[in-house]
Amino acid sequence: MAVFGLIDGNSFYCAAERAFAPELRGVPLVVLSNNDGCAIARTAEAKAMGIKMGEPWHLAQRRAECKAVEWRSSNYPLYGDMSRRMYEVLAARVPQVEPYSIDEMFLDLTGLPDVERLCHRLRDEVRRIAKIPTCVGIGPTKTIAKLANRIAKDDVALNGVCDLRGEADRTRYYAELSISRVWGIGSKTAATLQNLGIVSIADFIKLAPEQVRDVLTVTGARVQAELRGQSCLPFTLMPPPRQGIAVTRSFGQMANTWGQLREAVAAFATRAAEKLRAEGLEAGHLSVFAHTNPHNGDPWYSASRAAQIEPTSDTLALLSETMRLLHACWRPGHRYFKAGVMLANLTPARQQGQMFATRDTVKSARAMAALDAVNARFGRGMLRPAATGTAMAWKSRQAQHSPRYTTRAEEMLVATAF
DNA sequence: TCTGGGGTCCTAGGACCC
DNA sequence: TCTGGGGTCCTAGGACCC
Repeated sequence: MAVFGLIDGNSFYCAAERAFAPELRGVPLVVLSNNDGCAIARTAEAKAMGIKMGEPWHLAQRRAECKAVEWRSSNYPLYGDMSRRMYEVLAARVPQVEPYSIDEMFLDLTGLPDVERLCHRLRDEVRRIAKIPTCVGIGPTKTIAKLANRIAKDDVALNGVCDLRGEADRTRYYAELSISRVWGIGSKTAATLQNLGIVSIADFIKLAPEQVRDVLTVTGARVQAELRGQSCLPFTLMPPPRQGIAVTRSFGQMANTWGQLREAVAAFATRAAEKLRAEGLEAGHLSVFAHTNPHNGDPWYSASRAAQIEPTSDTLALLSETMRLLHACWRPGHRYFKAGVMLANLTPARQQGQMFATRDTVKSARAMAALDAVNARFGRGMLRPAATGTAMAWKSRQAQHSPRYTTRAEEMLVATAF
């Protein structure tokens, strides 16, 4: 029988901030989304003060009890690096680790002796070496391991590890727990099920599989099979190649003019092209969108345009197509609040020197390699297309950004954690 | 004037996840 | 004054073809 583990960092972004800032330990702390907009990670102390996931920070801050809460702007290079450290601790100790998200990894524990004790040990070592507190769920399927992980987070008496390999344990929890706690069941699906009188996990697994398929399609049927202990989501060593690259932002200041919107979206296209090249890919489909603020009472306007393109990773080629599409979206008189560029139909980049490579594609590859080399050496954005401008009024607000302790030598002031 | 069924490809949109 | 930024998968429906 397969045995899956799921290890998940507790308040991961907050833990990463705390790893290098001892003064943040034991105090309520939140990490905010890109524009310092919403709380996206909260420590236990902050949760106890009633701060909700995704809550607009400017609203929370009005409450008297939240005045004392420490907060940080999000620092993704730091979190990515902490995630890598967590992975390395695990990969050295179990045969197979499958990263699922920045703070979660599935472990293949099949055939290993004394799994529960092993998981306690892994948890201790991730905390000691990578400075990340975690919880671990164990089960015969990924969905059950995810559920066990949630139970371990909620019940401190379990000491961070919950083992749901035993059918009797599952039966007990299934009767108590709402179906909405299950991975893959969101609010809409939970509401649909509630209308059918299905509330607990126990109710759900009793349904006939054909009925589940009718109501919730194949994805719902898969969730049910997994909860019944039948594994449908295998352990994957190589993550499937990614299908799309998106660079989207809400703006620090509204874009009112064509020039402002153009500069922002040009910068997004430039960044998207960099990501594409960093992964050795080319894009055959490009889409662009822009819209106004749905929250502030402005008239709602939203437009998008998409096009198939000759596969490329050339910044200038992507930029000119992006500008053409953006211009078709543009209507004067609106205050644009958010925009983005999305690349799809990703394929491995064709090698230069290939049979059909034209002089132009060779020239483009050389120019892009030089561009990337300069930016790697002197910092992102050192060399960039003129269309991205110099004003950068669209840039997000990030008022309390912690230093990039682990990835920028000049910002590595005092690394207390390692 | 009567009048088909089945396949593919593409896109938009919904739902979910972290 | 201030409300995230990525991703995935699935389905329905239209266009087109034979």
